[in-house]
Amino acid sequence: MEARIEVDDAGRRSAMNTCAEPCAIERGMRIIGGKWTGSILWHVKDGPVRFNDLARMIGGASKKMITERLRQLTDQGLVRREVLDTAPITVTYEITDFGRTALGFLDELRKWSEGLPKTLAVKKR
Amino acid sequence: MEARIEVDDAGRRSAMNTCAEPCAIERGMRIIGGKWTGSILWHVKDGPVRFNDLARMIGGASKKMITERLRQLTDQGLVRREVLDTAPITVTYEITDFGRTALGFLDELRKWSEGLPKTLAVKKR
DNA sequence: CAGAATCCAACCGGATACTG
DNA sequence: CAGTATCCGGTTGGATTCTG
Repeated sequence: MEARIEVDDAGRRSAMNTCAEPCAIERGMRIIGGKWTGSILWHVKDGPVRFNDLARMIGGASKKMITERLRQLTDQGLVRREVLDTAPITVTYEITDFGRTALGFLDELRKWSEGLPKTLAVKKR
Repeated sequence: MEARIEVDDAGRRSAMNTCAEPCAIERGMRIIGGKWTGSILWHVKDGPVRFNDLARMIGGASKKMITERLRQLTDQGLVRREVLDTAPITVTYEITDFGRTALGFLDELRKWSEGLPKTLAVKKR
């Protein structure tokens, strides 16, 4: 992103030096771009949700994935985990204020992809 | 995304049915969330860029990756490839109008992750 | 209920060498 | 220059089984 760019007379651009390794866009993607990460954050955005409910909501994702991504999200402070001392135990997940700062982007993305033609070739992953 | 949700008296939400498999957010991520995909689109957004320059700009990505992601992006119509009949051959890549529709949230993402604390644990991915 | 543990095939992606 | 081809170790993530 910080590469110094030159524009030649034909309008083409060339790099004079290298982009600082992980550009902001790339760094961001590593945080919320993981498989299911965005969906999970989206589903805990308006209130606490229980683990198994989340798993049901996301459907395509295995419990292993849900667990893994939730841990990431809580470690990073985007989601808060709460254990309720019921019997059997209840665990809920909810977005944090910090996590909320990512919702703008996610909503833009959501709107964008909802408007996409179904014919668009989507990579299997 | 379309799951019918119930809220109990404690404010917790539970799923009544399953989210249609690939939610919009997930679908979008599959298109633009691939490793280096966002960065590449970002770097061709204001003018044609040559292949090797792109490779230099992105730095961390191998030519193989650049090639692969560029093909995806052109296949999906987000980027236009142009071959100039020079010697040696010159190939440039440039964002299309359709690709431009993704810049909104990419910029959101960029701004978001630029404001992130460096201490944030980022998955190696 | 909310996970942890294990297994394993599939894919990903870097390195390297080669080509028109 | 702009890729392609091949190799190959590492990671991913689904399926399944087990646990407090």
